[in-house]
Amino acid sequence: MKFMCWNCRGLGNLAKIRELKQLLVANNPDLIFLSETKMSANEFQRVQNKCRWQNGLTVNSEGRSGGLALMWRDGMNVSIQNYSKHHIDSMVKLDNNKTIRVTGFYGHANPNHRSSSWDILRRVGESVREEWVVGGDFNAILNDAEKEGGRKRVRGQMNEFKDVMDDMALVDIKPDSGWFTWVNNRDKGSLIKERLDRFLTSVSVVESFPFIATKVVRQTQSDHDAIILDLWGRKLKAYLIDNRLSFKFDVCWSGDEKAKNIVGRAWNMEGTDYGDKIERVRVALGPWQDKKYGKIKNEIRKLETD
DNA sequence: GGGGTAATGACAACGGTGCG
DNA sequence: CGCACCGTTGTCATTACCCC
Repeated sequence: MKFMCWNCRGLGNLAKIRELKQLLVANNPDLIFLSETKMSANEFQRVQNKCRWQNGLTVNSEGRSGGLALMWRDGMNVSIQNYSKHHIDSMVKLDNNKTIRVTGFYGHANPNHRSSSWDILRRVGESVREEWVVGGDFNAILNDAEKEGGRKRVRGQMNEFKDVMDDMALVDIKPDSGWFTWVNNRDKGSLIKERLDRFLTSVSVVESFPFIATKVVRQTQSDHDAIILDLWGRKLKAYLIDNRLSFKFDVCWSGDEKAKNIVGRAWNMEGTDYGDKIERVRVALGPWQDKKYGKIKNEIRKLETD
């Protein structure tokens, strides 16, 4: 399952919608949480039509401030649990019939009101019994390493964030690529970068999904980058996992002159990428070994019955 | 209590956004 | 384009806190 979050800062102009569509096509998420849509549910319907993503729940903006949306692709089994101006909470049924809690979160931009959005997160957390993934724009950082340039963040606010994570037993999933997710786009002297968007999960998620991966996806139309979480991000491709499809070298082949030639030819073709070379050997050797040794089990059985 | 530092709140300036 | 609106930033004055 892939879960994407993006603080888009308005989806009223065409360039933004185009970027959203691109985001959906290029990253293929199952769910996407948008914050600061700056529009009503009615207006957002137009965005959904343009993207051809009709499933979802929208929270109206207040004037031109805020506005949330959680959308999911056709075929996903998603049920909304609860929502507010600062979060959308949902239950997602995975293919293996397992249910996980997926919450999109948008921390209050005004530091004076931020604790009220932490309260929302706490309230959701108290009702969570299953594995839990929270993603979005938290408008908060955990330490000084998550901010570059400008003034240092107040320690009290960072501690507040840490306390919520501790109380809810949430862990921060570090991205595999990218770090800062927000940039103020000013000149060099006053350029500020911060890591405001992230995914938090309950500890059990990390245990149940050892291949979990997140990354930052660069955007040009918003000062926030998008982030994406993939529960199976680091898992190898299916053909390398499925025993029926996997390719293993058998030592007895090395005594065969033909095999030696096949390997030599495939390996010495142009290109220096070892992944490619190994793949070429697999493709070349596969049919040969199947022809020569594929029926060996049948032959053994035949000889045994004779 | 004194002296220094850190945090807080109010404020204006600025730039981005949607809309007509 | 201008307008209304919103969020961000740094400044400044005030308050809270800590160590001695």
